[in-house]
Amino acid sequence: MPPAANRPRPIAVELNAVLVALIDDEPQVLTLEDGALLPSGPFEGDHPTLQTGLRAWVERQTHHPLGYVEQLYTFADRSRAAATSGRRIVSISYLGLTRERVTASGHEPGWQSWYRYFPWEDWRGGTPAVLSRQVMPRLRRWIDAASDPAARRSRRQRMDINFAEATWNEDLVLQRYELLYEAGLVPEAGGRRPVADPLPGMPMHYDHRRILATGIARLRAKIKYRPVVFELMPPDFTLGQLQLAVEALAGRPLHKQNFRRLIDQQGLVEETGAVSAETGGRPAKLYRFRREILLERAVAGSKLPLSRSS
Amino acid sequence: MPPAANRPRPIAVELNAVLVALIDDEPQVLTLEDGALLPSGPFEGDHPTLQTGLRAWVERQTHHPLGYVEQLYTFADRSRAAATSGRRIVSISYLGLTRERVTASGHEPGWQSWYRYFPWEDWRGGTPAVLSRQVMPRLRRWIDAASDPAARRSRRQRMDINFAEATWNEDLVLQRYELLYEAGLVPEAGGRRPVADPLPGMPMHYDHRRILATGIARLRAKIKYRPVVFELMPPDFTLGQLQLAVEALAGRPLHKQNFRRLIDQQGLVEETGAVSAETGGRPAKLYRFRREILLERAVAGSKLPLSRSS
DNA sequence: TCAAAAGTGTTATCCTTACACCCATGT
DNA sequence: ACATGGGTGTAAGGATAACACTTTTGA
Repeated sequence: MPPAANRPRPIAVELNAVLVALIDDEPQVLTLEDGALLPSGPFEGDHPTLQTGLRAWVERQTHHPLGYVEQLYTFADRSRAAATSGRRIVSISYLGLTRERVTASGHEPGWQSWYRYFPWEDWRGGTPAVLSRQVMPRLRRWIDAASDPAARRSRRQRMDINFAEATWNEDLVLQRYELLYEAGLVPEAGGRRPVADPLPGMPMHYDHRRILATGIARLRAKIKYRPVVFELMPPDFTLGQLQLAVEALAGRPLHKQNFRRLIDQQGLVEETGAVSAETGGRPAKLYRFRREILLERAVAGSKLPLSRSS
Repeated sequence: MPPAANRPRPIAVELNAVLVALIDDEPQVLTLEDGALLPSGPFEGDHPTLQTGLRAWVERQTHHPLGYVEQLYTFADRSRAAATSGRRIVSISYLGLTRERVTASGHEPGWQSWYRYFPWEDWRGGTPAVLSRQVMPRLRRWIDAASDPAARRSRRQRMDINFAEATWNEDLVLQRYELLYEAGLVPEAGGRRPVADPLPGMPMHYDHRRILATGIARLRAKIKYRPVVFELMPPDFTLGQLQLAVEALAGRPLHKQNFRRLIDQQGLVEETGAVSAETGGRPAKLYRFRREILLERAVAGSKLPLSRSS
């Protein structure tokens, strides 16, 4: 039917932003209310597109230029309505990347490492302790608590796919969070009454931690085939710094030699000519991103060379 | 700020669906108004989630069970508002897959091959004539029409990335449509006054052809790493039929032997034991999709083995 | 007997992973 | 001198793309 025929009824629309920056080689997100909320606000109907509305609004709130922007997902679950006095809300969430490489000692208030919310996602120092000590045992208990053998088998398989060490896939951030939610192991799963003894990992209000998980998952998948890491880097950088950045996002260590080879084989960067004599050891060549690559190829990203354990 | 503090203002929300079925080995989408519109309607606020709302509404409209469903994108461009008497509209679009393998001679009214809208996307019979005869020459003229050399170079590079025969990437459906739109070669680009001598390929009202392009692009990308083709197949099928289905979606021919190998190496299907004696030639074994695979592996799709030209 | 589609086996090539090693600087 | 990170070369393994060929049916 043509849209003019049955006119949609009014519903409130809000925007949410997962705003990411690399600060001190740590992936950080901009939060409010002591880390319990993502920045969010009403969609102003007077912008030509959603993107420009989002952009204007974020830049007004944060005073930072916003680099890459991408839509994440639109939620309209009834649970949100309940939490906000009954009015139905459609919330459109965005991922935004910004350059905010502050090396100052104290973090700016509002920026939080995303691993505070998902400690089991950080494999840069090997298997995270919280995973083997807490997550896995609790999941196993959840499996055993299933009513019938079929349900138990299904739960076990889902755990294996998403959490097995041997086949860990860093892109499954959202699926893992949703599984933990379903298993009742995160505080947000409780609704009114609190969850008894929840897992480590800071909760957020409403469904904001789910939105954050969506953003992280999307970004982790994206860096593999599009050169978005560079939106988070300073203009000049060493290959070592670039590797640290990718490792921070992907949450796992990379194989140094192969990482370097992949980067320059793909022609993603070019030498500036200068060198940086910073952290101990031999001075490193400085590179910059070759923006032309965006016009040269349809796909080009920082493939992730594996690295066994640490 | 907490959502409760600055309450969003009401805006109309509508749903759009790109509903895909394989009919006579042709990828078809459900349309209204003689193919000029995608099915769309208001978002009913009384469903627990957007997905269930969409599902209920599509099944009511089409009387077909809806298989796989996935959100595509949320648009809220002002251009839409103008087209619908000034009220701001947020439109949330979905991709839906349904099983509708009608081998009847005449097509059901409402189902249209998606290549009617994007004839340059069908490479199953080699390079499409419309591409070399019409699209490329017109794009070249558009390049030459650029004001300065820099703009010309930029246009040329975008054409090369998206349309070059040698490096044709079937996933770039949306980018290609947007480039043609920008170049003023499709009727929708005109606004009030009609575009002079537009390219072949049926236009749609509003931004529905863009939404369709988004859906096709998403589906083409998805079949490579998730086994969604099977949502479009009958319960039992031959490997030949499966290949035809994938070719129809991807819009290009595949290498037979390698396709077969990939499918069973991945354990996506199992023999039913029966054979089908249909189209001339040796009878083919029948297979069915192994649903268990969804629980066994995080990624599993029908990789696309290339095939040089025809 | 031949066309047409099903189905099997093998090879060349490229990309990923891994390992071994040298280089340049500060302490 | 040695610790630290930068930087290079090369070999093993696996996956993809391509080729050649056999099998089983209907006309």
